[in-house]
Amino acid sequence: MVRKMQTRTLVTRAKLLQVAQALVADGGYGALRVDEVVKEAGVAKGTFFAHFRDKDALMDHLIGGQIDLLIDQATVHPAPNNVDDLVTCLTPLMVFMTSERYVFDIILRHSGAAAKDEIGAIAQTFARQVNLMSDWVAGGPFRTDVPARLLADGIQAFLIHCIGLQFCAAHQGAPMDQRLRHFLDAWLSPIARSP
Amino acid sequence: MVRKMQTRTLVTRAKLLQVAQALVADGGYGALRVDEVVKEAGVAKGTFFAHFRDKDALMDHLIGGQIDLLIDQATVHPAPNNVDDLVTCLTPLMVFMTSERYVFDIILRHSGAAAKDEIGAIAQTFARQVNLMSDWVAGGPFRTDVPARLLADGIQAFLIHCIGLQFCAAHQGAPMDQRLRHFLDAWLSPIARSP
DNA sequence: AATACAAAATGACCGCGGTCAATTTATATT
DNA sequence: AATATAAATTGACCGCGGTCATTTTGTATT
Repeated sequence: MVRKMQTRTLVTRAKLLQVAQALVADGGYGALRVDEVVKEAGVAKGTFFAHFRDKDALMDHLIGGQIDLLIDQATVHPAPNNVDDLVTCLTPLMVFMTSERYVFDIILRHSGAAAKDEIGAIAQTFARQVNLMSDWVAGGPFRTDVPARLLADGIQAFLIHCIGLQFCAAHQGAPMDQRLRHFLDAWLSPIARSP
Repeated sequence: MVRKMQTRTLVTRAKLLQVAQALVADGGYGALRVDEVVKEAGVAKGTFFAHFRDKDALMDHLIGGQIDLLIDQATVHPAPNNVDDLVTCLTPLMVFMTSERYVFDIILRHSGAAAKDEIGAIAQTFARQVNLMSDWVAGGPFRTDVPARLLADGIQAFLIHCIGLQFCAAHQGAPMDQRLRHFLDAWLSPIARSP
């Protein structure tokens, strides 16, 4: 028999999320400890794992939510009509993704879900992001010889690549946004090349 | 005063690596346990961490060594003179990198070292790979309007992107090599585009 | 109101990576 | 050969994520 969800379930879950967000607010994502969350929330450890598959699932929720907010803002922006504008539109996302190495690791690990039924918040934001960028490149003065969707996928690949290089000692000559601009100039430019 | 390295240091390290490799051989990278390595090697746990900063450092060594072998083989290949050949040359690397999700995670985490003095085996293989691919694209019938080095960097970005998608339920329509070919066709083709 | 049962919560316990003060072993000095 | 000292090794211990048999709590049925 199926019983309806109890009120306390929602209350407990909300309490866990609220406490987790507060702990992240002062200390960052990397310093978050499950033990501390349950202590502050006043529940047992097992309860946490009844609400979240594992710690990563909580992180996926928190970080995914944050990315969603940033994409909301990007959606409001007018569509960029050159590479510079495009990079500007993506900057808030880049800033957040580079805020902590741990955050970037979580994002990488959750950017693609291994099973259809476990596609989480971050994976969904990646899909949103590609859709948005696909609209952008379709409307702007960019190359049209390949599908906008492929261009958008490529932008995402370059974005992740540049963020990764940001954490790399060997590549810290140029700032991240400038490096991204180089890639996007070469990737999106409609100017004819010499054969 | 600086004393020369003792023989037993090398012996212990060799034993640890040999045991680790044997354990990986049957069980894979993801199932490797430090406890098991030290037990089989007949040393204390602390000894392990006197030889490797952490478990990841051992993984970096093992996986980096494997990638080096694959790049050695790729170097012997004649340089590819079209995108299809290029993808073929990269296939062994892709196969290894997708052999275990854990392996890919380690590679991502070590592809760029956070500090110059801790650039590890995997980070070095990435540099090798870019150099090799840079030579390839410089010699082949590919676009020449951007530096070969940038093209090579881009190929690596697409490579990682496609491997990541491989572990993603939402994108398992097309096989990995075919998806990579789409990206590289659009990235490397010298054919003039309509403005 | 008493009973039955599923959902939720509990906390002792485990696995495993990593630490460090103490101990042993090798090498240089007298 | 005896002594001093640096290098190498040891293993008990810790932090922290995650598990699961047991208990508690809410809800539907009689």
